[in-house]
Amino acid sequence: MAISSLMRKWPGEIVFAEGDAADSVYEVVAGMVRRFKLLPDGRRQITGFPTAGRFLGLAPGAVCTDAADAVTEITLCHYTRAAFERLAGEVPDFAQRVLSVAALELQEAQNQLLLLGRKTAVEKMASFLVLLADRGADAVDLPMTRGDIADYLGLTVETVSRTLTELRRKGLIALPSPNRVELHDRARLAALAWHTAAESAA
Amino acid sequence: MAISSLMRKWPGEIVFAEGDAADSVYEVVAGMVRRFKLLPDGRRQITGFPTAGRFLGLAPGAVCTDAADAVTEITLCHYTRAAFERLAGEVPDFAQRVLSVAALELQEAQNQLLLLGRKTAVEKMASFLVLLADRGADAVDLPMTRGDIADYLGLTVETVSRTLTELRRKGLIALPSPNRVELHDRARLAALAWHTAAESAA
DNA sequence: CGATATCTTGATAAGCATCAATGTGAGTGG
DNA sequence: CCACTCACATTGATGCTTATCAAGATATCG
Repeated sequence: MAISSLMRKWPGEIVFAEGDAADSVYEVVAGMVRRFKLLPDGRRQITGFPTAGRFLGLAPGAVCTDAADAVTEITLCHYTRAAFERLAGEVPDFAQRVLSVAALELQEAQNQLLLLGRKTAVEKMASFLVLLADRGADAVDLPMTRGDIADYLGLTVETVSRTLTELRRKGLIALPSPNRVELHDRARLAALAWHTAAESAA
Repeated sequence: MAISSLMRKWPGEIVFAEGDAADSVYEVVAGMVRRFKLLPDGRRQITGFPTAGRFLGLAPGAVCTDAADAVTEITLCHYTRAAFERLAGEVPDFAQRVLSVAALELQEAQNQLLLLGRKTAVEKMASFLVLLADRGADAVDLPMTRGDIADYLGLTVETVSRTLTELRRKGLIALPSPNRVELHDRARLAALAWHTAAESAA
């Protein structure tokens, strides 16, 4: 039997849901995934948009404590939990890579805690754009909806929209289409993401 | 040369600061640590209160991206990064334990993201108390200050204080001293932590 | 027992959510 | 090919939750 198998999923398709048996581990091969947690009344917090190289389903318990679905078309490498743990136990290099990805995710999670707990709407938005741009060039794709961005940054759709408009009016970005952002002033954007002062004139 | 060495620190003593060389890994042996990140203007987000069994300094880069100091008197087991990585590479059981602690911390971080991004002040406070109580009995110690709690929950000192008062007036808790909380109605507290509806009458 | 940090309580204000309407683009069927 | 539809995005008006500012109460420690 093969150790792992590839699978493909379409936008919106579910990978796993909260409460599912945690008997699988996935590695993202291509595309963007949306991971989230829900409250009983429907409030949602998106915990990340993992892309190639990230693992899903490392959770230590017997059930998944969050959910994952596809933002774009995605390709996943699927392991049974048993196979994954055997691999990690027998191949130190693999174990090391998993640990190093996990440590990286922990660090990113801490950055996100700072963002959610202590940053303003503008700072959140600027941080998000700078983060996405690190993954690429001066023009960034937003494959997710405004609602997704809101649920990632702890805001509402309306505030996300207003904040993007504000950044556009200040000349920091352009929005050729709702799903594409051009960063026109990376430095000021980065400053907004970490500072609070400066900026005021339009 | 020994693989690791024990060290002790007093309340307020720093373990490492943001920007320090990331050449050490610590395991908490006893006491409570405070981990946090800062913004340039002084805003602080506490990312956790690790206790016995947790690791500090797993960050993948060359420098620490957060800071840690002692809440209570603490005992730490110190490894050089090199020794730690050798250990993880050569002893699968150790590597597995590290990975499993890391996965647990990731899961806790996701819960905290949900808390910071989507919960109200009362829900945050109730979640915090229920979380602490899981580590112990029906009476819980709060070795940290109100300011620490505020910076952990993304609130202000005043809101933390008011929210505790509100929970006390509703009969859910008692505060025999500022650093001690008795949970009088675990069920309603847990309900508050996850739901939003219910509750209204005092 | 007095000094000082911490905590609590009160009054006001700001930032963001909510409610409501309009605008825009992609896909569909006539 | 074009009108229709529906999801998504933007903009505006208002209100609520929580921050901020300010004062007083309590606890801790030398």
